[in-house]
Amino acid sequence: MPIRVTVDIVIFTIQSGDLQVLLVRRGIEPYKGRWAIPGGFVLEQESLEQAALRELREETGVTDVYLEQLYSFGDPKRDPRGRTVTVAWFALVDAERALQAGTDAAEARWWSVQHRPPLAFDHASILDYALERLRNKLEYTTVGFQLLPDKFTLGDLQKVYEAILGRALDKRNFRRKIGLLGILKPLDELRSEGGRPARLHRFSARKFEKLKDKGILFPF
Amino acid sequence: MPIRVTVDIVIFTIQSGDLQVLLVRRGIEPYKGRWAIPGGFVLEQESLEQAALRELREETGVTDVYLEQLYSFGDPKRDPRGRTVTVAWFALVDAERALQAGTDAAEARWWSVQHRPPLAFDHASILDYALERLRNKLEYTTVGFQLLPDKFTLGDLQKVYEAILGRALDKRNFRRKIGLLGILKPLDELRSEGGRPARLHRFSARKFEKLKDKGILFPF
DNA sequence: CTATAATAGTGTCTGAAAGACACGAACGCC
DNA sequence: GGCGTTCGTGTCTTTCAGACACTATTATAG
Repeated sequence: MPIRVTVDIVIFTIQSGDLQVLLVRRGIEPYKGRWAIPGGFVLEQESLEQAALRELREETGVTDVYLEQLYSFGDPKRDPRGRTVTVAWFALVDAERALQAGTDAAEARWWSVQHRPPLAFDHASILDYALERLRNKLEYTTVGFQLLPDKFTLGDLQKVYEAILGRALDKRNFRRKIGLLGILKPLDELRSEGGRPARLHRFSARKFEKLKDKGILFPF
Repeated sequence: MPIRVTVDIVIFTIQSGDLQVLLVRRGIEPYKGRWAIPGGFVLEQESLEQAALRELREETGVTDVYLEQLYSFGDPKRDPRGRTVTVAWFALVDAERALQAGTDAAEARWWSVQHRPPLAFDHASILDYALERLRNKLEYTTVGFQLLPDKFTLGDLQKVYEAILGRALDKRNFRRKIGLLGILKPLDELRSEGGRPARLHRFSARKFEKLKDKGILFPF
């Protein structure tokens, strides 16, 4: 049963309030010239997660990001060259690191998930599935914070949620819910952007762990 | 990269208020004599889901059940014979069909998830993961109904929830929530079991679809 | 220097859902 | 006919979610 195993990684980021995904242009057949989700073969001596991390590093230069296994796709005809099973993952990188990712040697660039090009193989299904998972996870986990740099304003955070959910949120209700979680540490630092300066905050992993220990999950 | 791909299926049922899992005893090395989650190799021309359904049928004779992909496990050392990646699934069968499953040729039997034996390979991790997923899904989907036969009483349904969640639920609150969903059709049929007879109900897939169309999920 | 445009930050009310809680009803069995 | 067993039902209180509008602080343009 010579089945080849690959990993594909759907990498999301947020750029100026728009949810984007990193795609690479294929240089070889099949689907030459088509855009595809970055990925590659699993090596003999590495775990699936190690393979995903390696591909992520190789294709984007990015490391130390949120990474989560998504689903495995194994339709016998999904690759015309022969039987492959792919273990799909999704990754979240913040806007600062995202810049470095898009500028690598290989032809890779960020695409708005709204206006993405046609994709190779069954990658459209994989991307759709990743989007669905991201939206769901947003509501009961802290994945939203993974898309922001270390310090951010509450407005930044709200824009992340709005970009992923694709709808506007009420500012006061949003801030109340965030506040109730008690996992943000306000900093003595402001940032100015053409209006009243906004206070910067930092995600407090310490407080978050305490909540998890108590079995409290996220009420978004 | 000769990686072999398998599927393993964690099959749950409920027997007299106890959550049980189907295990098979291994007849060959490695782990000969140890209990394991049923599974097998993915064939050249079948999808992952078809492989899972085939194994389910071969090992338990059971068909037409709830089946959902769980996670893929691919640690390089998970099988001492060589590199394998397994795509794990979980399945739910109702008590009536479960009886037929346990009595097949191969040495297979139901084990309480509370008192399970040591398992082969990394199957303990897989089972734990399946349990976690099942508990989570119970709270916002209708998987609980999959563990019951066509007709059931509200008491039966509550026992399913209690067995999976591992704690007692308030009868009145439980029934109110079920009632609000409006997805059960009360039948003109009672069942007697040593007390006041209980009304039988049937899961109404029609009403359920209407709710899904409206984007209403399950508030458990 | 004053006016204006832009973004930040803040509290109340109302409706819905969740959890705690106790008793009468219908049957089988002795 | 009494007792044991399971079925079936309603209220109150608390918590959470959503709708809703104004003042505060800065930069910039006139």
